[in-house]
Amino acid sequence: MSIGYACLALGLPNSQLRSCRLQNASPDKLYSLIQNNLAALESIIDYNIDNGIELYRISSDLIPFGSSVALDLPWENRFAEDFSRLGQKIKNSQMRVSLHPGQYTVLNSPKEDVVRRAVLELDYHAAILDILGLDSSHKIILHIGGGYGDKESAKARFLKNYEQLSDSVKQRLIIENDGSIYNIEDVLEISASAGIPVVYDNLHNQTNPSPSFSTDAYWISQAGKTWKSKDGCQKIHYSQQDPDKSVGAHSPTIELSVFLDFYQKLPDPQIDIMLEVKDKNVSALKCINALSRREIKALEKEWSLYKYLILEKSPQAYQEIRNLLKNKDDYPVLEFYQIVERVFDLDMNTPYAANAAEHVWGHFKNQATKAEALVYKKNFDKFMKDETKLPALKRQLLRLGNKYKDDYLLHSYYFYL
DNA sequence: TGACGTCAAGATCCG
DNA sequence: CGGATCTTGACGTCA
Repeated sequence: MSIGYACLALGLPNSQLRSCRLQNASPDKLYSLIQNNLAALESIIDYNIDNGIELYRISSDLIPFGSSVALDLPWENRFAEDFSRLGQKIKNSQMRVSLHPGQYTVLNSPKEDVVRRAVLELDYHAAILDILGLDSSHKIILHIGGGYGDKESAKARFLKNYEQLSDSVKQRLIIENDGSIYNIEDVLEISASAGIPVVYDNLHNQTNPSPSFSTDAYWISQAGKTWKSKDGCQKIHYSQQDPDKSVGAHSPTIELSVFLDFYQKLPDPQIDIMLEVKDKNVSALKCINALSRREIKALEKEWSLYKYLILEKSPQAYQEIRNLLKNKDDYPVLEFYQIVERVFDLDMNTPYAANAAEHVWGHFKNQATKAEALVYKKNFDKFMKDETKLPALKRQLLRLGNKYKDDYLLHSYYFYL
């Protein structure tokens, strides 16, 4: 059983993917972007290994315009060593990676050209996994596509186009129920015709339930039957609705108690769970820590990342957590994250936020230049008088963190959540 | 024709 | 000039 996150890692320096506009996508530009992005991916892989995260979705933007402009570039040769090293790290650490072309990759379109480009997009995704040297348990997740007012013929078109895909794509492709057109029963039906493993997405099933309503556990066990041994263990997508946004929007973080309730009802506790959530790795670590009996060290590490954020919202909660972590033989994981979640719902409090900013500033005040101290003081006073917003103050602090290479601060969630 | 979703690039504004 | 903030892009479908 692994829990993972998609694409980005919050609070991880040097992990940013870069891209460019189509009109600027010269070979030199693309090569330099790819080089940057492979280094970013390596940072993320290393981070995952360090944190015991064994499930991860690689961003489709790894190679900018990978299925169009970059098709003519021999990036696989040029960066073969990097890919080989990355693939080794993934394999050595038992990590399982995936890729997920977005909603604009439509294999079942009636338009020939759209299908042609979908195939190229899938080939590009498979090429990444191929050159990483990863087997068919590392998957490519795809939605079925459009409905076109006639779902039955659209399903047939999906199957017909699927048959024309390369073996490399076929052995990795898995299909997912979507939030508006193809419900889990539709997807299971397509799977039955073509033998494609099914990824069940709980939130999509909420917004687009199948006509014969059933529980998550039931659909997960049905989807589980579509996985063969060469596919690796069954994988699902899990997300929660953002209460403040439109239907289907992913929540800012995973509410732990709701997740644990879901987890307990799983037919098989061994399945892999890909979280789809705004705070990415942050929620993945939360859920991993909650499900595994780790040492209190794991919570102390989390605390070092959360502390200024907690201090900013509630000095009381800050003390509460300090007390909670005093007993080194204890592992109060649920209590810890429940305090964190409760604090996140609190509104901004200017004196508290100012106090936290002062603590962060304390990291630099002995090394900052006079000019930097002056700017900080000015920003701080403006913030106290409500003339500037908190993010502006934090941005200056983050700049200082970068300049003075304060690793402790640079990883802190204070700047990223 | 705009909304959808995603993220960074690019453009523009400000001191 | 650097930094902050706003707009655009790239994709296909659907209302």
